[in-house]
Amino acid sequence: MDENSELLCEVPEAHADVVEKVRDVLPDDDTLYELADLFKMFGDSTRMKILFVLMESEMCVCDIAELLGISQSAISHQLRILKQSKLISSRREGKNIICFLADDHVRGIIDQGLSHVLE
Amino acid sequence: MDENSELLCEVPEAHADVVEKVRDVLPDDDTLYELADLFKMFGDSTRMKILFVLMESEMCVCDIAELLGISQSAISHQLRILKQSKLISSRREGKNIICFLADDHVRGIIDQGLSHVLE
DNA sequence: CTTTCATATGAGCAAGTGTTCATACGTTTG
DNA sequence: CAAACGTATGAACACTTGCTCATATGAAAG
Repeated sequence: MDENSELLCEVPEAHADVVEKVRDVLPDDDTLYELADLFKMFGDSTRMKILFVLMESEMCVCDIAELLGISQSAISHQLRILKQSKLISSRREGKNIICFLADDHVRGIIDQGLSHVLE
Repeated sequence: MDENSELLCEVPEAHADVVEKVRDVLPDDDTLYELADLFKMFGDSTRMKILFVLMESEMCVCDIAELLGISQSAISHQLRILKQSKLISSRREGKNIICFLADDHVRGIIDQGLSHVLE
C-alpha cells in the first residue's frame, strides 16, 4: 500500500512517520562529509598529540617532533594534513616554521571528547 | 651541554624551556589513544549519519538502514562498533532492536564540529 | 516445530591511512 | 658562492577500514 515503506520492516504505521520526520531534519550530505572529515583529524593519536601541544603553545616543527618522540617526517606529513583542514597554520621565523592553532573550535571539540573519556 | 636538547633544533635556550613545560601538561598516552579512538567514531560518514539520526529519535536497525539508504549489513557492522565505544545502546522490542544514544556528550561533540564546518 | 522476519556475523576484497626512507627545497650562515 | 640546518615531499609498504555477499542466529507467529 504505502510505497514508501516498501523496504521498511513490517511494522505498519508508526515507524514510517518517524522516519519521514527524521529524514527532513538531517543535514545535507556535503555537511555530513565535511563533518566526518573534520573529526577524522582528531581520530589519529599523532594528530591528537600535535593539537594538544599547540593548545599549550605555538611551536616549531622539530620541537614538536622531539617533544612527542616522533620522526620529523611523520610530523611534517601530519602537519600538512592539519593545515589542509584549516586547523593549524604556520609562519616562518628564521630557519624555523612555527605552527599554531588556527581554529578556536579545536579546544571546544577536544574538551567535549575529554569529558567523555574521563567519564 | 644540555642533554635534553640533543635532538632539538639548534635554537639555544628558549625552546627547551617551552618544550619541557608543554611535556608536563600533556595527558598520558592512554588518555590520548582513548580520545583518538573516540573521535574515530565520528570520522566516518556512515557512523556520523547514524548518530545524527539517533539524535533525533531512537530507531530500529532496519529503519535506520532504509532511511539512510545503506545496506542492513553495513549498518549493523557500524552499530556494533558504536556500541563498543559506548556511544549507543539498544534494547529489544518484539522483533526489532531499538537503538538509541547512550552518551550525552555526543550532541556536544557534534555541535562543536558543526560550528567549525558551518564557519 | 517450522517458517518468517529482524538482526548479527565472518570472510574476502578494494580503498584508504600512517609510517619510514631517501631526497629535495629554501633559508641562513660562513 | 658553499655548507648547514629546518622542513617538505614522494614512493613504497604494512596495516587498517568499511563495504558486500553469504549465511547464521534468535525471537515471534502460525
